[in-house]
Amino acid sequence: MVRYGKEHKQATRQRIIEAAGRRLKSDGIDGSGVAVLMKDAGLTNGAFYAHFESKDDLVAQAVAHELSMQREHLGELPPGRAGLEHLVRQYLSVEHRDHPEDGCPSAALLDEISRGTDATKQAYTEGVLAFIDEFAVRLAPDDPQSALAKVLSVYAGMIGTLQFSRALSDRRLADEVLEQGIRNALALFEADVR
Amino acid sequence: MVRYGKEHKQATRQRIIEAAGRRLKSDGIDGSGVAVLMKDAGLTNGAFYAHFESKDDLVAQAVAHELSMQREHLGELPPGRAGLEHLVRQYLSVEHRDHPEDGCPSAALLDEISRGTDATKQAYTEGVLAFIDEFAVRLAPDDPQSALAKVLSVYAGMIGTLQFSRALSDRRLADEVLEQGIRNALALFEADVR
DNA sequence: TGTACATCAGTGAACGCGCGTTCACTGATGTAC
DNA sequence: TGTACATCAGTGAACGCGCGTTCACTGATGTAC
Repeated sequence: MVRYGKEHKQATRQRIIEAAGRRLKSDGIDGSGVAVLMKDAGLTNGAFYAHFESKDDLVAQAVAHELSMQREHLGELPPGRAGLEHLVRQYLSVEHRDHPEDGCPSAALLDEISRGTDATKQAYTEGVLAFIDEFAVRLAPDDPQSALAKVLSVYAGMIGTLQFSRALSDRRLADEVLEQGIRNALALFEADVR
Repeated sequence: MVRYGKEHKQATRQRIIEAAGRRLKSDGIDGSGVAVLMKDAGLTNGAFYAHFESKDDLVAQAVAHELSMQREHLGELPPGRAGLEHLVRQYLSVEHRDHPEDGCPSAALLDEISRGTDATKQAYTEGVLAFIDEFAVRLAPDDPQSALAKVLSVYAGMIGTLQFSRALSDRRLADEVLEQGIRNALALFEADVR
């Protein structure tokens, strides 16, 4: 009686969410229409509402998924201080700046998220906290809780640095901002601020 | 023969730009329609194209104007280190977070600007550099040039911190991010990173 | 084994709406005489 | 001093277009017999 198996529709839904993640990061939330999002997933616009309640619904799902991907990336890092430095250098790299579609959803979408629906903001908050928690555990396995506030704020700073570098039309200056940003982030992690 | 005097149209244009600055910061670039922007200035949509080439044109002008306002604000600060701390505390305040329409255009619009037209990005780059230059002169009157890179990157970090605080749906956490952000920014200014 | 059928993921045209932009017109203005 | 006029900032209706969303339909599927 069930012809496709429940995993088929689930897989399609997942495909839409993943494709949407890239498109949203590259063109923005308002800049990405439902028809384009569906075409990216190899479908037509009509099928959209069999999978999601609304565009806002998809946006919230995509934000959540993007953040869980960010979190999984943490697992690939070497442990301890070396991993930290690697992450900072990767985050504030020219590569990351020039390819928002492959990168951090915070840097690509943060001010659109603040103006978004409550559901999107909540998905963002939960996702980013899970990411930050994981980060804190990796940075300070002995006392992750006390590292949390610092990790949160340094991450916020890195988001701004990447965005800022993306917005500058002077490339040399944009590169310099990234380099100084790396030094700042590492210095903040080293220092016992407060 | 000239009935209104050239200052009349100029004043109207300025009024549109100023009203647009607030609206754009509050609703975003894509979120602010021409009709609304004109209504904010007490006009109807039809008059728009007597003042600007396009919506993109106005956006670039408004971004430039917003940044020059930011720059003028610097003049009101007490000189030296006290002024610096005042600025940081004001920038990363709950007040600023909760009223984007009165605040910094970078924090409100940065990732829409990165996706914007070249004219907008260039207006942003020029405006922000003028602001940062002024800031560096005030911070290190003896050697502003060497302070520039640091000021740039710390400013970028503060932008991210404010945006991040705006996007979090957990208010206590959002407040904590601001507080830690103030400590980070001040520590970075104190320290001789590099 | 072959065929009729119920299911439902996906199609694609259509909906009303608001967007950025255009344009024929209005009406308040200061000037000319 | 009063009136006819040229100017032009601003009006508001209309344009085509793409948006998010809806819906009648299609057609591939595995099942029942």
